[in-house]
Amino acid sequence: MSSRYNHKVVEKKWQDLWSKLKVFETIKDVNKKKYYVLEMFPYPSGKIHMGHVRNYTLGDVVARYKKMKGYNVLHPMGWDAFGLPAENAALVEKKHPEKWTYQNIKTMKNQLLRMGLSLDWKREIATCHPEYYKHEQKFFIDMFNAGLAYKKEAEVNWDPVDKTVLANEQVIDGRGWRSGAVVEKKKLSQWFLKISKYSDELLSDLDSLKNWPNKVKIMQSNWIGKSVGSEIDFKVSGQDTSITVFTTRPDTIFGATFLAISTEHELTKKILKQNNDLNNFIKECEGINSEKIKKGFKTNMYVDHPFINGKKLPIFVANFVLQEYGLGAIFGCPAHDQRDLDFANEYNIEIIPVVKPINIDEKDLKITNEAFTQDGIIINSNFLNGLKIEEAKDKIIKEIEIKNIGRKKINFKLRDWGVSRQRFWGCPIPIIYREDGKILAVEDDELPVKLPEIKNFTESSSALRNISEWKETKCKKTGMKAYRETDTFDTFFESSWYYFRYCNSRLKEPFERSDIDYWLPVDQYIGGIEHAILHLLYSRFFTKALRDLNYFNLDEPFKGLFTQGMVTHITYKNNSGEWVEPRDIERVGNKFIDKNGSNVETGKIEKMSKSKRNVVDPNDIIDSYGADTARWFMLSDSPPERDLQWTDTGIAASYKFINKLYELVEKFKNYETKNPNDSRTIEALKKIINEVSNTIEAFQFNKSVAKIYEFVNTLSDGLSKYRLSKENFKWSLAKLSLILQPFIPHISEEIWSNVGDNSLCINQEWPVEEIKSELNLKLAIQINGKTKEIIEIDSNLEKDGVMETIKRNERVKKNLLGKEIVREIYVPGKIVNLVVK
RNA sequence: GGGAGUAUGGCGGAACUGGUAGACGCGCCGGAUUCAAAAUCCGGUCACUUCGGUGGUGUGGGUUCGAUUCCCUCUACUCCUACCA
Repeated sequence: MSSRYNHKVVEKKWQDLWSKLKVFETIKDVNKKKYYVLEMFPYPSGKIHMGHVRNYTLGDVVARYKKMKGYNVLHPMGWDAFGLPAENAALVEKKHPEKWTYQNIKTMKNQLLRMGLSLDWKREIATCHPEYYKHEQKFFIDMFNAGLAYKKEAEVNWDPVDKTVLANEQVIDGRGWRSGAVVEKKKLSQWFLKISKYSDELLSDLDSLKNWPNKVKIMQSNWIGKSVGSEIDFKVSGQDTSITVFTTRPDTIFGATFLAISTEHELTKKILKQNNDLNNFIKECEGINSEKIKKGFKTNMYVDHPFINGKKLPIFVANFVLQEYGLGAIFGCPAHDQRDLDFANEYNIEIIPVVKPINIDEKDLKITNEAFTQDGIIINSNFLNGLKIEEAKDKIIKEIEIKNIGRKKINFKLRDWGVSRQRFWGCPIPIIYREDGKILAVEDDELPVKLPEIKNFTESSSALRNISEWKETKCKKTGMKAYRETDTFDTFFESSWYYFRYCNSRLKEPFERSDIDYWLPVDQYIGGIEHAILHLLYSRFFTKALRDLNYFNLDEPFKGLFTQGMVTHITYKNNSGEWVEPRDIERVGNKFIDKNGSNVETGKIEKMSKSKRNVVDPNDIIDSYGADTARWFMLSDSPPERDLQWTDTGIAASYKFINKLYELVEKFKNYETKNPNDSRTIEALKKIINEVSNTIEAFQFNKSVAKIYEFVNTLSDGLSKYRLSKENFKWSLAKLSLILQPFIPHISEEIWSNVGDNSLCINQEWPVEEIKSELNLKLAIQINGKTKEIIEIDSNLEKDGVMETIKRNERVKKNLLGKEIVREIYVPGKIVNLVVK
């Protein structure tokens, strides 16, 4: 594609000028209203991908728009720089992971600079820098002292090949994501943060997040998983002990016919000591999917039913009872729980219905293979009979509490956050273990605990536990020998507070309270939906924890959240079933061929990924078409929250548009038409300008793009059909450059420099146009709800006048021929509907 | 199993609180320009039609003067989550 517009020169020119004039460097100004725009910071993996381009383009539109609207905009960027890929790369290159990381940061920063983003680079951070992570070590110590961080044995996902713990999300179908080895469960002593303390607050505060997508709030709410029920103690028959269960259906207590405990329950452990059969049973269970096959081991123990004298329930050890949820013990009511029913049928356990559907007679109620779990009326339940489920729950809980055999109880699915990772490239956990067995926080003045310098990075140096000179230390106070904690933090630790650090990223302290008061919360946070739970929940927790540690007074970090869709691309497969990269594809008629000339089949449209080989490199696009073209395409067509399909024709269209804008400026330079006014065009343009504002406010940038096309089309028509005056042409171009500024800022400045003053376009005020009320209104005329005619009428006409005008219209007359008007509906400015018979 | 969402031309998608369905872009068709092509520019483009109209927003129904929009039914697809007692 040829063009006269040299994007390379023009884009570089404006980027340099913005930088030279420090246009995007922000200073706190309490007299100015602030706006904090933040996009999720990238992991420095090597180069940016289209997902980044989309994410940062969206954020840049908001940042530039808000700046022009007069806000003091904070729009920072940084690097989520700790993580496993750096270690893997370091092993290959035998260099410190730091080298690889900083190299990538350099490359990616250059790429971001070429996109022309309105970022304040003065605030840039890299989380692997000791001046960054020392603060989170301090936070951790504060949490430790406040009882918010603690250590306990926990089961982890252990990759036997990579010899490391994996996070849950790194285990795919039971195998390590990198090694492919079957992941083992292993008990390790781990550090935890007490996020569960905030379960209730994390849940209820979701309501206050009005500018969050509902979807994300529902996901978090499900994850937190609050359920209201009760605990009930069952006395073990003939013994002094009892087993406590958690249930959300205490109303079905009279239908209880067995009790089941998990394979890891304390009682199970006790029985295990004497019973080898149970041991065999547990081993047997390991290979079984308990969701499909329910297995149980009948112990010779029973519990007494708390409300039926003399009734005893057998105790089973069952594979479907989870130790992690509730108390690892349940009472089984087969009639009203599918799992219990499946289990009961397998082991011939009695089934007693205690809830009946409202419109079915008790006699006709049969439960065989399907449990009844809906609303109904209680039966077979002594003093609960005749009550509705909710009433029965209240009553039975009262009884339980009176008898002192249980209590109302709220349970959460949310578990405490395990933050220990057996990795090198992470933030060291600032703890020492003294030889006398004491676990101590590292003293403040010894922070940061830095990672060791390693010249030759090998497998053995890739874990801190192997580096004895680093590991061995002394307790400063007592002089006793000690060794350091060799685990590092989960990298979600760094991303849980980076948005605070941006307030003043070079400060000696983590931040200044007055800065937090001014800048936070983030007004608009933008990122992928994949962080809906983990990152966003951890950040919310961190904010609340730091608040309680008196760092500031803030409940929620992100006031507005926007989750963008993915960038997708069609996939191609050759005859051998291998994926083929788009750049190796050629189109011949309706068919596609690869480099070797063989046919290629098109497959599904999928998220751009290396494995599917359907990736388009932003670098190539910016080289050939420029940043404005890439940005414009990212914003066109698809609503930001939906997936965006990458197409070559789409990028070509964007390129065409950028060139058209340039040609418009060239045209202006030589434009000499002297015909004066065409108010019709100018009025139309003013209307469009306001519509662009509305669509930006609503985060519907695809519509902004459509409106801008309309602007240019209207302007072109104004020039060719109505011979717009040069002054009006100039006015139009100036306005155009303003509304283009958030989207494609380089060409916007270029236009402005030809028609505006000497200042920068980005420093102008966003245009707000006054619309003249139109003299003539378009009115649609419907007969029986079907539009027959559109006419223009004087906007001052009253209903009667309007009706008269309409009835004089030829088409309307024709349609009314031989009919009788039954009703006349008039919606001013919109329609007239004549109902006829 | 549970939860959330989506469905409009050949394609991506518009249509404000119910009021002109298909804006805008792509693609396609025709024309101009060109030795020719690319690029560019202009015009057309939901379907059927006897050129009067008629039908049309996944399916079937309902509310209404009027439904892409609200309510119910069904279907298809996407995403999340998963023994949570």
